[in-house]
Amino acid sequence: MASPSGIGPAFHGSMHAHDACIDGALARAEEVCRRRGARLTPLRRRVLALVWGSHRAVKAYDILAALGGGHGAAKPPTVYRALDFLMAHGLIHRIDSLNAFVGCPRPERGHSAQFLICGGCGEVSEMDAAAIERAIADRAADAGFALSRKIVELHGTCPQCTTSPPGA
Amino acid sequence: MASPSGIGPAFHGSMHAHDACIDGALARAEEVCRRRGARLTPLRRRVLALVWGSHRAVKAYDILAALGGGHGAAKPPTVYRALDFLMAHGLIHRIDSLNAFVGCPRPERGHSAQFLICGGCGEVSEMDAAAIERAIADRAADAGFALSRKIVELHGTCPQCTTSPPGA
DNA sequence: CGCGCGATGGATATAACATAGCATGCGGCG
DNA sequence: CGCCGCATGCTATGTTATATCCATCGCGCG
Repeated sequence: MASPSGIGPAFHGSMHAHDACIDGALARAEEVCRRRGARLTPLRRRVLALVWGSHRAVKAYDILAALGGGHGAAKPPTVYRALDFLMAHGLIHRIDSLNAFVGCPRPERGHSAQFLICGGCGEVSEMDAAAIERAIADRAADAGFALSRKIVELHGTCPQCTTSPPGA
Repeated sequence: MASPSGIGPAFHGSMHAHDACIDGALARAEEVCRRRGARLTPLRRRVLALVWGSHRAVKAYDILAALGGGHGAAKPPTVYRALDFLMAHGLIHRIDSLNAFVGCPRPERGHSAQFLICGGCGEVSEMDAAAIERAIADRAADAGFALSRKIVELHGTCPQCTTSPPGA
């Protein structure tokens, strides 16, 4: 499953050598962890690579299966712990509306993000739009509400799928 | 667990006669269903009332328990079907980041909303902020992305809990 | 009346998602 | 060595959601 090729790439960039995305993400993760004194162990590295296996959101149990959930292999807590670590260090994001996880393209920055989620190809694109952030901050301030976590998940159809739907 | 009273009200309004909220919500729901020819059956009405039992987001299995999940009573599909109906008619919203449901204060309007979710008292407040909507629409348009569902769930602390935390 | 039909919801089972609690192994350090 | 802290593994369980099938009810109609 999760065949590395074959799925129409889309949206964040079209045809691309996806290995470069994975390698780049791993390199950035190494760097982030090195600076913080956090340990990017082989397991965590492997889970991160699996999350980066596509530009879609990946489910915890798919990662589990990819690790070899069958006979002598990983159990749910293993995967969730690795995911928790990666989230704690900003290397991945959780997409609550999908119960799934996606790699963060800019883990260096402690940013809060908005996600565009294509219902056609499943691809997730991360934005950091100042205008959205500002509008949210303003309205929260109006309400006297102290923000901690801002979840913005926008479902719809990406440009590629609008022009050439995957199903046809 | 889910004691019907006793929790400090907050945020959307302070001390209030909550029965009036429930009654009002039920009346609005009757009206909405009447206009559409949808049937607000006793079960659906009961589930709606339970969702409106507080201004917090309510979990499906808490509703199940309140219906009498014990011996001769409701099963999960019963509750989820009722919740699906209520969502389809805009009478409640699902809060994805909580896996829970909250009553919609203005079911007449086919609005898309933003939610302020207090981590102190658990209360959820619904907004419909044009500035946020606009910023999101603009940025999606920039990306050539056709929006369908917009999820904005803002976690933090409400004014009441900021001034007098519930734990103390 | 007796029939078919669609809507509703009950029953059983299972799938999908997530965490608790405890055991093990390994490396650093006094 | 003895201890500690961290990462991982294991068993078990808790929580959330859906699939499938079937019983029932109200209703229109011949």
